[in-house]
Amino acid sequence: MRSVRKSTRPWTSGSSGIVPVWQGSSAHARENLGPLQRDRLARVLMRMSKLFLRTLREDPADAEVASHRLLVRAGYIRRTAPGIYSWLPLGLKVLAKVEAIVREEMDATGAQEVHFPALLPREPYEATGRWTEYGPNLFRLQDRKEADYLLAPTHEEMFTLLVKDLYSSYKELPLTLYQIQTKYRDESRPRAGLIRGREFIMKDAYSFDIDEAGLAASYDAQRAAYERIFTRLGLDYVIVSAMSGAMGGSRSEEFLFPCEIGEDTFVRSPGGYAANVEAVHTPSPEPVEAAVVAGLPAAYVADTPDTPTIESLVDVANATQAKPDGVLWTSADTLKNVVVTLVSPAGARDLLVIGLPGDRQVDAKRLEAAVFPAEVEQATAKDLATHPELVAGYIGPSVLGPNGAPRGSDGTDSAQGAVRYLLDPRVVDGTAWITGANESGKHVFGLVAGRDFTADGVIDVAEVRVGDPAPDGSGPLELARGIEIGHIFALGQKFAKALDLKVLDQNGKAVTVTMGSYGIGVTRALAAIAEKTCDDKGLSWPVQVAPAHVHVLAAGKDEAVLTTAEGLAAQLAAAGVEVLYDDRVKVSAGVKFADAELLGLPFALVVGRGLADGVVEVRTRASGDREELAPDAAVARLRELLAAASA
RNA sequence: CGGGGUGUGGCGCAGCUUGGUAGCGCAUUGCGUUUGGGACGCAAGGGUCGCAGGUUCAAAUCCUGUCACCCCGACCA
Repeated sequence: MRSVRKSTRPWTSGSSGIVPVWQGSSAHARENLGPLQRDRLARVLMRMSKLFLRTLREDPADAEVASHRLLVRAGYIRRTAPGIYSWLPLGLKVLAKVEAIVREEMDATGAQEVHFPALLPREPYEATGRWTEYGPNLFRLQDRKEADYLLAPTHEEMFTLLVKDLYSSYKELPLTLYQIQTKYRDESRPRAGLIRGREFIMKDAYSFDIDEAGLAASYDAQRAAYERIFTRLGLDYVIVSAMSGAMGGSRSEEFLFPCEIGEDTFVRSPGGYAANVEAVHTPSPEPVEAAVVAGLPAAYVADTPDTPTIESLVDVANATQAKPDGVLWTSADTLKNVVVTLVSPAGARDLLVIGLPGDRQVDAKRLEAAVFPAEVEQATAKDLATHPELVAGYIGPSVLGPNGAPRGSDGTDSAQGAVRYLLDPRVVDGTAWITGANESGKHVFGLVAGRDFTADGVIDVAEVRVGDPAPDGSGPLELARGIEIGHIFALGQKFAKALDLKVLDQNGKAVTVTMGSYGIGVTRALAAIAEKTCDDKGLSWPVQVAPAHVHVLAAGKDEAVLTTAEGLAAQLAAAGVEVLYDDRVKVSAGVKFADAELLGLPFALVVGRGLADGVVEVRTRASGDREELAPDAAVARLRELLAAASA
């Protein structure tokens, strides 16, 4: 959000992004410093006694996942409304550092930063159809004149229009623009704290090229930048093929952080193929040889009373029909025909029947992705009534797709024709099936695909299972879950066409610009880092995004302890190390230790009882390592550890 | 949208079955004692018990309605 950026920017130079919290008993020390030193110190020393922070001893009742629980407990964020969070000083520092890394890498690709409003008028989104296409997930509102506005869920339209406003020649391309902006989506069920919110911060970038080759280059540049960004953030990622879905376009990949609590399921093969489960391409088996097909027995209809389900059908088949090879029938021998209703964006309802092996379910997500922009609904009794040839529980191919006689040819029926019929890729020509005979209580046995029936095409929407063959032929697929932290799209011309973004080419001819769009969930990535690095004691930030580098603890009330801690904190700050100094006097050592572990700065410097023996302690949060050393050696040692951790 | 659950000081919860005018822990304030692993004593502040209606002499508690939130699923760049 703008206010976030504004509040940090004056103090942001390079990647530090530190807000001043220089107050308290040592303020007088400032007076002896020059302006440059003063500024530098102000950026790197925070006092716990003055910090706006309250840590919670108990987990908040509404938080389930670790990142959510700990970010709230450690006083980094507060819930404001469902899926909407406020940022407190420490959280804001982490956010600023994550943003700074994203910004640096975007700038390094030559992308230029701009900033749009989050509150936008309806018209541009009307032009691209997204005012309606986005559905209830779009936050809509009206001004006092009852004009429609929206809180932007993403900004393709605005970037496209801005470029249209100002550019008109191929000479000015390629161009990539980006922003770091608050986005709004009215999720029906926000969850997991920052991971799925209704307000979140996203970096969105858009490339503008004259042709496909240019787009490919821009896409690759962004893809490479994403790899650098997530590496710098310390996040593992898997790049998976994705469906472009609502965004349209050709090529699309997601960056997933593999994680149990992730909401995206993806597959991996031993050979390196990776895809979102929605985008998995199921390889078709080889067609059965003609000679083999020729030898197959003719199909025949048999009575199978009371077999509305695949399970009951298999039981009856085994009881009444011998399988040619003598083995028992299984659900995989059946061809299940599932009826769904597709609703087009214009509202037209059409039935679709999907034929797939009886041991497979239709995966709703894959189906949605495959038929986009149509919506999938369960077929209602009214829908089914438009096609009386469909007998629930006994639907078979002979009345479907190209096999079904077009209805209405005699003028008595206005229906268009046979119900569209699409087959799972596993149902290749020459395979034989038990399937519905379109008559209650009857199934047909040995119906051969290609010989006895055909379909309108193939649809790859069956559930994907662990162990399914990978499309790259390298072996069985494995399934895993992940958090989507980035998504890149080769959009093509969808938005440029809708909004008429054209430039003149070398020949003075107007050509439509080709676009890409590239998003990173900034707040979601922050949560993913927390999720990955935390433990049962609290957060544990990597140096590059930690709110500060070293947590200095004064663990004792002796004058010597306080003076030494104070002095070391100041020395560290002067050496450019960002310090959080726990100078609270009435707080016991145990509380300070627990808070330090909860807050999760990468290193702690403990000044306490060891001081009597001439030592202080340096702790590494992530590993739990502790070492004792002379106070004089502490600053150098910490700088060494920081350098090693930043490398 | 379907299923489950919860609304009681800032946070976490008990009390509700069996109605009698609100309690515990943490946090906060003051004083004192403590100080290397979430201390102790004494004192103090803070709550229209989600909201509305009803039953009753009396409602956090019973009844009706309603709203909100959380979790699982569905859905979702």
